[in-house]
Amino acid sequence: MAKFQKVQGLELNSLPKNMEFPEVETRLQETWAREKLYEFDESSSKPTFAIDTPPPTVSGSLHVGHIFSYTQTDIMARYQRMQGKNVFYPMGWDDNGLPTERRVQNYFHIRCDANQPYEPGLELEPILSTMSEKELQEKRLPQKNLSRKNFIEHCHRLTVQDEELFKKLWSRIGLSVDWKLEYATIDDHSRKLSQMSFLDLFKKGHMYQVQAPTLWDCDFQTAVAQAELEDRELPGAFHDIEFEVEGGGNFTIATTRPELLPACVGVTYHPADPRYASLKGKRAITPLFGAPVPIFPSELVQMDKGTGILMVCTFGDQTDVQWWRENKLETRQIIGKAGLMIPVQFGTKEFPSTNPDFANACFAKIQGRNVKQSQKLVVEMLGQPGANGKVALKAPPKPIQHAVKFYEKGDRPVEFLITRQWFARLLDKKEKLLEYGSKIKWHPEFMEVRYKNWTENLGIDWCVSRQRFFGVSIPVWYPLDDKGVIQYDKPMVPTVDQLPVDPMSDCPEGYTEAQRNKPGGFVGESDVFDTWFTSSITPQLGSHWELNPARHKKLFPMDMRPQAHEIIRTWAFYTIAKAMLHEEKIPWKHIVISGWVLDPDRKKMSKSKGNVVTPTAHIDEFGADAVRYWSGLARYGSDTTFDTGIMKIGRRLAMKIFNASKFSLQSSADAGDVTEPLDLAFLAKLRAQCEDAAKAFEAWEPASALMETEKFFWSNFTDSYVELVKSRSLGEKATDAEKRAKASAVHALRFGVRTFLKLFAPFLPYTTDEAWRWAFTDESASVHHARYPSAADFAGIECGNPEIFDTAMAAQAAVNQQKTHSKVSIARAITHIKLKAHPETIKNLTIVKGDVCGATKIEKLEMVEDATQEKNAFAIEHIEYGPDLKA
RNA sequence: UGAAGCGUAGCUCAGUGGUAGAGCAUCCCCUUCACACGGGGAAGGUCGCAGGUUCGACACCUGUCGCUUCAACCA
Repeated sequence: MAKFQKVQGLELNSLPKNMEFPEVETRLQETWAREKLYEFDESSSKPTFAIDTPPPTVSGSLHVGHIFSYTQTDIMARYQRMQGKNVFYPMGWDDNGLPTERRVQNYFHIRCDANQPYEPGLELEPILSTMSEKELQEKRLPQKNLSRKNFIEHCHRLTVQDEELFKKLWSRIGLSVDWKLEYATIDDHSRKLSQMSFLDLFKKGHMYQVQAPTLWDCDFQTAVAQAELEDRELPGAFHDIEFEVEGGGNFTIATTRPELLPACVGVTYHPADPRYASLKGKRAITPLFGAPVPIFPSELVQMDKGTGILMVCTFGDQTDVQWWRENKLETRQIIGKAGLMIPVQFGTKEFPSTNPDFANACFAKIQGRNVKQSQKLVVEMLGQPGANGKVALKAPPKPIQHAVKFYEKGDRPVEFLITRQWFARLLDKKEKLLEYGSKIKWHPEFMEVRYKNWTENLGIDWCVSRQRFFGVSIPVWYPLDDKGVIQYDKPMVPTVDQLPVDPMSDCPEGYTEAQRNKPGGFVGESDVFDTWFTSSITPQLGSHWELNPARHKKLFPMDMRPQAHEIIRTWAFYTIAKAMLHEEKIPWKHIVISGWVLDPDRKKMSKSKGNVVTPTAHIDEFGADAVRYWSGLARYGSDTTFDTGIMKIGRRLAMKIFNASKFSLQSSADAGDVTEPLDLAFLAKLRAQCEDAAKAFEAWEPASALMETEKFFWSNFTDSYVELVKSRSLGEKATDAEKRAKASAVHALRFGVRTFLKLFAPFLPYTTDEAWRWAFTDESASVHHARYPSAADFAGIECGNPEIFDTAMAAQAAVNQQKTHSKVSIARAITHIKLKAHPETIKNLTIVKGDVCGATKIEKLEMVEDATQEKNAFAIEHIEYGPDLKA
């Protein structure tokens, strides 16, 4: 009976008439912080529930999508806490990487220039505070160039500011994160562990460095990974271009990238294609540039596409890279890192030509131009007679719509450039990656196919180096030989205790700073890691990995990874890969994929579309609990329409909980033993509801726990039970029997409220804790530390027959319906009513007759048995109303 | 081109091999002693379409259409 305590009533007048959301939210936030409600206890032996919270990119803009998915995670965290778990719920900030750099560049109107000297103490004012973005664009002010160090300092300044904004929002929406576990992906701890991760993979032979064709973004001037690419449909055109064959003859290739003609290193066709079989082993001569290139067959060619024969360039796309590699073709790189045509000389060994003067004259026209301009110029030239006097362009370009690969944050298509990059070897581990993926429980299950799809189709190892500034340094130095040539094949790495290091300012062991960049000395690696290299160890950032083995053991693998579905191929994939490579473990037991928030037109909300809804106004309008309600109703993985209508309902629910609590706790009565049949029947139904709700949570379906609980609360409790026992539970009672019956109702009402507050606590933490603290602190100071309701709470109570309750509800509804039909007030007394019903229903109704009559103001109830009636159906044979008191 | 999810009332969404569900919106009624930020009621659907399995299908199977997404193709 311990849990089934009787509580004292309250003075109703001492409570506010309605829930004042802003006041309660502010007050409880302070209370929770003061009581350290959500702190993880590292020394506790309780079972843990560890959450690998997504560190949001601190971009300075907040939108409802943030609230939506983070609230869903918080709901699970609160449930687990109420199950007695030691919840590990950190918050990190992803402030390392390109998005941050870009925001800092715009915010201060600066750019990083590694050649600038450091200016100590430089603190620029944000440019946008003095002029609008439009003004800034119109004035075309030059960006200020900052040294790498000054630039990074400004990144830190802005991220700290942006993080405060997020923190405020998280607190408002009631996330129960432990702020002592706050981290940033750029802080020393994260940098240290990222570099440790590199060292571990390096030692295990999973990291390699290579000078090879790599995906390159010309705007950001950095390498990017396959996972960061996206397709965009663009207009393009097929150009039919005639090549001559050495020793006579010709053929026509089709290409969408004529500007790469100077970079042509081969021609290929399908081996089964009779049209071109005779070309095998011959060489073709490119138009304009006169380069002799080998002609070879390849299964990869589609006969029915274009003309069935095509030119291979270094490099137009990934297939070019494959042909280049497999056929050991020459390398003719013409596009530079900035996306402009670099100077090349025809008539050399590298760029052979049958007519160097003509070739160089042609190339001179495009040198220094970008890809788009070059394409136009090359097409123009192809339309003129070439060195052989013939026009190579055989037909006007045929426009097509085709998918082009872009870096997801870039504005120009990616190019393949030969650069030196660090890679993590993953292609040879696909099967194991798939196996590890299937050891994890995916919610919803079907999301695993996205992981499978991606893993199976992986085509390039993970390029982890980025030519950027605000990131975690790759902890490597390279020796310089006597002539000052960098020995890339002899990388020097630090020891773990030296970490974190910045190779651009720290020295490798055995060298002095004076030897930097000197022959016989060393150079530091200037590249930083892909941000995912750090994000992929968020579980280890929390568990501290090898820095604290006991803590790591306690927390790793974590229990839950919440995340969005568009980053399954990046964040989820890389995290699984890292845990596998480091420790042959899965990083978490469950991965929960949240859906997107769609605007009312069912489009994904995104900053670029400009349809983003800012969350704070809605919290102001409906209250945090109401916004949480909207998030809590959405099932994992399903996209959800932004709908303030749902928030309105959430607010109404919160209000109802508040008022029902107030009513049930009013001071006019003391609680006694629950003895009345209706009360016992209600408790039986409530017990079943508690079990169902917990079952839904355990099945990772919190939305259905909320839906079911709400439905039950509304229909069985406030609309029925409360009304049925209202007259019995209020007022002075004369006889002992009446007093006992009253005390029974009062107790059941209060126990009901206690239970509902716990059931709703994960979803509506403010309203429930506010009401909880009026009366139930005997159980725990906060509802958020109470145990989630279970059948155990009902131990010692002989719960009644739930059918009795259903009969009472049905009778109440039938009478109300009749009153409404007769257009009389629900409060109108009924002097005499004759009900016809099934004998069993009559039997049940007899048991709860007093309560039903009390709720419906029946003075004289007559019951007639009729076996033809369905159970719990009532036919009203006769009804007489009392006088209309209003009249 | 392949795969996945979705398609149920005007809207947002539940749902189960056995008579179609909720809330919102609409309409009507009721100022009732926790709550008018309330209460009671009514109306509203061939469950995308077509076949099949079954005594019975909104549910299971096959096909098909539409929307969304993921992936492949990218010469």
